[in-house]
Amino acid sequence: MQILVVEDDKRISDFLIKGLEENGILVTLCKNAEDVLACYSTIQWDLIICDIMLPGMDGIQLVQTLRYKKVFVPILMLSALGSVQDKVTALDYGADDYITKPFHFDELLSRIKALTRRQQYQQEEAPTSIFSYGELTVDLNQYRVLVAGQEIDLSPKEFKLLVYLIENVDKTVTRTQILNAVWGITFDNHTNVVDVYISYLRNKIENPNNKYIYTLKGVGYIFKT
Amino acid sequence: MQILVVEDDKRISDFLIKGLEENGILVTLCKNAEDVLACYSTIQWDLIICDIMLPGMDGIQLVQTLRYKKVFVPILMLSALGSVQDKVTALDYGADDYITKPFHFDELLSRIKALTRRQQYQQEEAPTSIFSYGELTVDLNQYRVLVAGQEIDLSPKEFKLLVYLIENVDKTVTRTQILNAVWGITFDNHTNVVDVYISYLRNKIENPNNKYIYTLKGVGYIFKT
DNA sequence: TTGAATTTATGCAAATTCTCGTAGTAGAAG
DNA sequence: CTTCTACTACGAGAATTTGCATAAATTCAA
Repeated sequence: MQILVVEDDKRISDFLIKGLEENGILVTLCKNAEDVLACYSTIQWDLIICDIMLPGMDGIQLVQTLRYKKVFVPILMLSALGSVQDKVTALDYGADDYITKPFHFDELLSRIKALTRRQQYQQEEAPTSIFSYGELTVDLNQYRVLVAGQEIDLSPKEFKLLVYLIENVDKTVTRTQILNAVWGITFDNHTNVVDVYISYLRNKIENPNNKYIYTLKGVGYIFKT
Repeated sequence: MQILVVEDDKRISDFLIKGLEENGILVTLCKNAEDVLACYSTIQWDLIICDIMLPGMDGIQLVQTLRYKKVFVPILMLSALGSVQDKVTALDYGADDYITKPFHFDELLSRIKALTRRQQYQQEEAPTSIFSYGELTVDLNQYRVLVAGQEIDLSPKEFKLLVYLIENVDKTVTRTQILNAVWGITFDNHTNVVDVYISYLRNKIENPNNKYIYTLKGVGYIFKT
């Protein structure tokens, strides 16, 4: 496992590097956001641990920039600020988790585990990056969707939802599972975003002769082949 | 697995209950510490998930009291506050773990797994997801039921009831057991829903030559092979 | 600002759940 | 065998929930 640590405070980075390496993790260190942007394309990390307070471009801006550049590695934010607002902002901008300093190293490890588990799972489950069924073709790497040979435009959320359904072909997935997997952190289960996005997807990829997504009333949805 | 959730915020408790139940966990809800103390001796839980902020007695006091009363069930604290002090206090007073809101549901599940590892926690992908007997075939993953090769529609409750009966093939189950497992109702003997749903099921899956569900007068029902 | 993406709100039709009431049944007691 | 009683079956319909389309509101990047 290879992790990038973005941290300018030497005391903290030393602490992190020592702890992580003792757990068999390879660590790269960048002291500011600019360094990360200069080299992000050369190395494939499994996880990025990033302080929010950085000299120059701050951590949240960095996350935003990386996501914009289609870097989807899990990112764990690190901050001395414990306010919920920061947490929410960071998560909104594309971070996957958040931990406040100081913290138990055990907790950090368990969060790292949690964040990289899905990744590994996906790698095991989806060795092929192209999924095809009926008139539908989805290129998971290139972010492209073809319907009957015609390329169609999906918004990021629509794409993520489709990918999740495809990862669970022929298995029922509940709205809660979809919310967890596609929307991430939330306590709001009085929302119908899932329904709405299922509807968007259906409009874009289905037609009367080619249906993929079936509703199981009172349960959830299933992508059937 | 049976978990007690102590949480006064309905949105959060709804979210927790839904997510946990979808992972095959039985959930009891208490809205305050006092309710827990009133009934902790009657039910044996495998884990307690407890919010710190509660009306009246708070979560930390509750943990302290339970430990004083020699209740050693693992306790996972839940809080919006990210301060280290709270975390340390909670752990000092006898909690086993701590998670701050909001969180990834995956992380909660993995912590639950960690805390209950001693007990058997069999939530690994059910290897046999298809049950078949006589003309009846039930696919638990795809939520499909076939009778003599013909797919039939079951409502969620009907399906859940059927699954419960199948899980207890050749074993008598009482109405109370069914109520607990399928409806989650604990104290209500003034309803005949079970009878009604047994009737629905029989109409949908049985015919004069293929009977599966037998009534044991004064006792309950049994799915016989 | 605009326009696209996302989220929230709302209304309706259809499905589901559940209560009630009545009819029926099995088995014990006479 | 008949009667009685506790138990069971199930139709009818009310109450609730659900799925989904539509539209409005909000967010966010350019």
